[in-house]
Amino acid sequence: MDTASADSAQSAYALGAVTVASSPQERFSEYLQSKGKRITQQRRILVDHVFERHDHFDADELIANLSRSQQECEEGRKVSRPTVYRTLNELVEAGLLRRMTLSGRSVYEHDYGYPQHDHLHCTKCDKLIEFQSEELKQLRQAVANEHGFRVTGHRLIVSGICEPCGRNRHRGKSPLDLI
Amino acid sequence: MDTASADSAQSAYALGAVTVASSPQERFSEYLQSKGKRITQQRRILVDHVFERHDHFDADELIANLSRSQQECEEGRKVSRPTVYRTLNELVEAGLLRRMTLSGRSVYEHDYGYPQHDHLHCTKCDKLIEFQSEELKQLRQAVANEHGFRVTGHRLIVSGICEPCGRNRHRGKSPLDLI
DNA sequence: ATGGGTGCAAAGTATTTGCACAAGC
DNA sequence: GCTTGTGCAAATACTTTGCACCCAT
Repeated sequence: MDTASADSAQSAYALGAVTVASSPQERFSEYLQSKGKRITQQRRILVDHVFERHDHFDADELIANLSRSQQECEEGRKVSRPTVYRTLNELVEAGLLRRMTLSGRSVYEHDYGYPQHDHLHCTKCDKLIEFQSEELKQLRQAVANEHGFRVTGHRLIVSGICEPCGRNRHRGKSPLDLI
Repeated sequence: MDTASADSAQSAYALGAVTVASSPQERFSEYLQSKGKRITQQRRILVDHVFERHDHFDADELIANLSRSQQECEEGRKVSRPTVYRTLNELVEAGLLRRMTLSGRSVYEHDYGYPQHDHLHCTKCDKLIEFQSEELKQLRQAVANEHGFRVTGHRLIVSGICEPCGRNRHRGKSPLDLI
C-alpha cells in the first residue's frame, strides 16, 4: 500500500506507547548470527515489509505486497516465493513472528515487542480482532499445573460473527473488510 | 488395534457416565436424511470406526485403521480415500466431529455427546490432553460482548511439554506416546 | 429405476527441496 | 575463497474434484 517507513525501523522500534531497544532488523540479525546464518538483502527486505505495519498476513499477501512496492521503488532485488517461506520460518524460529493456522493456511503476526494476545475470528469476513486477557494466563497456568504440564504458549481463537457482519447478514466477504 | 466393539454403538451410546438417547449412527442418519443424502455401507463403516474409541485422529490414521480391520474381518467393502475425506466433512457438518488444525493437517475428535473441552498439546510427542474450564466460557463471552461479537465457538490449545516428556527430555517422538 | 455415492485418477493448493549460480563474511 | 543463500522448477503433502459405474431408496 505505502512504502513510506520502509527504513524507519533502523534504531529504536516504536510500538504504541512502548519502545524497545532493538528493532526487528537488529533482533533478527542477532538470531541469524547466533545461528551462523547471513544477513542478506532479501531477509532485510522481508523484515522491513513484515514489520512496516502491524497486521495479520499470510505468505501470499506478503508476496503481493512485495511485488507491489518493487514496481514503485526500485528496491534492487526481488524476493522469490521459496525465500519468503524460508524467511517466514526463520522469523518464527527467531521469535519475531507468531504463526497461526486458520483453516489450512498459515497466518502470521508480530510476536516481538508486541504483547501476548488472542483473537476473535469472524467466520464471515475472516477479520481478526485482537484482545488480551490476564485471566486467561492464570487459567492456562492452573490447568497446566493440574496435569504436570510445562506451558510454553497458547493459542485461543474465539470464532463467531463480528459486529459489522452481524448487521449486514446477507453479504459475504467484502473487499472493505480488510484484516 | 482391536475390532471388538465395531457394532456396539447400535442403540444407546454410552459415554463415560453419560448415556445419550441416539448413537452416532442414528444421529448421522438423521442428518443425512434431512439433507436428502443416503446411508451407505461406507458411511456406516466410517462412523463405526470413528466412534469406536474416543481419541484424536487424522484422515491418514483413520484410513490406516480401516485397512487394518478390513484385513482381519471381511467387512465386505473397503472405503476409498476420497470417501473418507468426504465423510469426515459431512461428520463435521453434522456436528458429530470437530475439526482442529494442528500444524497443517486436520485432526478430528468427537463432538457429539461429548462435552466441550480444550487441549494441552505436547510439542514433543504431539499428545493431546483434554481439559474443561467453566471460567473459559465466561471469559470468552465477556470478551465477545466488549466487541459486539456473536460467539459460535472457540478453540484453545495450550502448548508445552507433557509430564512424561518432561522427564525423558532426551527422547523424541516415541511409538509409546499414542495420541 | 433413478439420482445420489463411490472409486479411481487427476487436479488443486500451500509449502518444501535439490541444484546451479550468486553473494555475504 | 569458501560457505551459505537464492531462484528456479520440480517435488511433496494433504485434500478436493470429474467422471463412469454402482447402489440405496
